[in-house]
Amino acid sequence: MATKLNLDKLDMQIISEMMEDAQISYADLGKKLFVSGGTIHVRIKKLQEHGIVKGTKLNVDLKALGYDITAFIGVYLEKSSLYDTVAKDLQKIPEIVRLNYTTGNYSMFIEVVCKDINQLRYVLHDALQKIKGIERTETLISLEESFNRKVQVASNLA
Amino acid sequence: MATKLNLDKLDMQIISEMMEDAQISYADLGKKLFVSGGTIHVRIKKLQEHGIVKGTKLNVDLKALGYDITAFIGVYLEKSSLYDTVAKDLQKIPEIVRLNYTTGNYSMFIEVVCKDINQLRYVLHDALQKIKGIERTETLISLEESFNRKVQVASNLA
DNA sequence: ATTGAAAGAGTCTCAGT
DNA sequence: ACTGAGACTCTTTCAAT
Repeated sequence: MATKLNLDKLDMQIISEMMEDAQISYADLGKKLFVSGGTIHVRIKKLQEHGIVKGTKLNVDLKALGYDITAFIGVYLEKSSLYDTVAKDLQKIPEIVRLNYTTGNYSMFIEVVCKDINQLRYVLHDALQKIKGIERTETLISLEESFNRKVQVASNLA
Repeated sequence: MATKLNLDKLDMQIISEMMEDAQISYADLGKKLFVSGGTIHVRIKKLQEHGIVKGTKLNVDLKALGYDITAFIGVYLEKSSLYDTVAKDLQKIPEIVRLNYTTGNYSMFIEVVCKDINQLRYVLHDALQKIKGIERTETLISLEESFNRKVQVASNLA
């Protein structure tokens, strides 16, 4: 997959543009970056072959779908050696969308997306309580997401 | 944008499939869901018109691009009324990809993506220190991302 | 609302530079 | 490595159901 690869300015510009909008046609993107559509095509193919570009995902308005609540939960483990088994159990809870193993205050840090407070309460009081090895948890409910943007990769010139 | 809309099982299935892979052709997706490509097209158009589907984004392997470090930073504000001005200042720091206003331990919670520890140190010791109104911060460095998946919307049948 | 077919647009390949 | 044109595939529209 990941042979080492030199990415030039054009590669980075393509990635940067398509991280925002992956539907733009090669011809249009070529115009924007002053090359032909064929060149865009070759570059994207190269990026895909090297595993840098892994595909495209639909950008969905979760609030419009009724998923109003995002919460972050810091997890304290009884022993840090329990990480792997607890991680497996957490993965079974569908409301948990992300799990990170972290340094600092918590042993692990999870993100939860729910339709309402009842569903969040269920996750916190039922689903998580059933998992062995969790000492306690600390919940941060997001009242507002001020921004959520892509990594700014465009500053790289090579 | 968001007239109230009834989404049926087919709509949810389309969303669910395309959240994973937005490149699938309407014909192929139609086969998978036992309808014609034309029907897929009509549904997606409806979802776009109602703002539920907002477009597609490139799925990029950030590690392959050299962005190895994800960190979460809990921010304590001197006064919670400072939220808006601090939020504006944080948005100017390109390494910060996400900002949430939260209940619980911290006033605000941010996610940072960096290429190396030096860049993270710069964000923590220089960029953040310059911002007025932040009392202190607490950093969680992600050692491993166990999973990061989409919201599981497919259980909805209507 | 869904379908199938025709028209239009985009992707992909390749020979030439 | 980039280009432009031809072949191919996908999207989009639309008349019929």
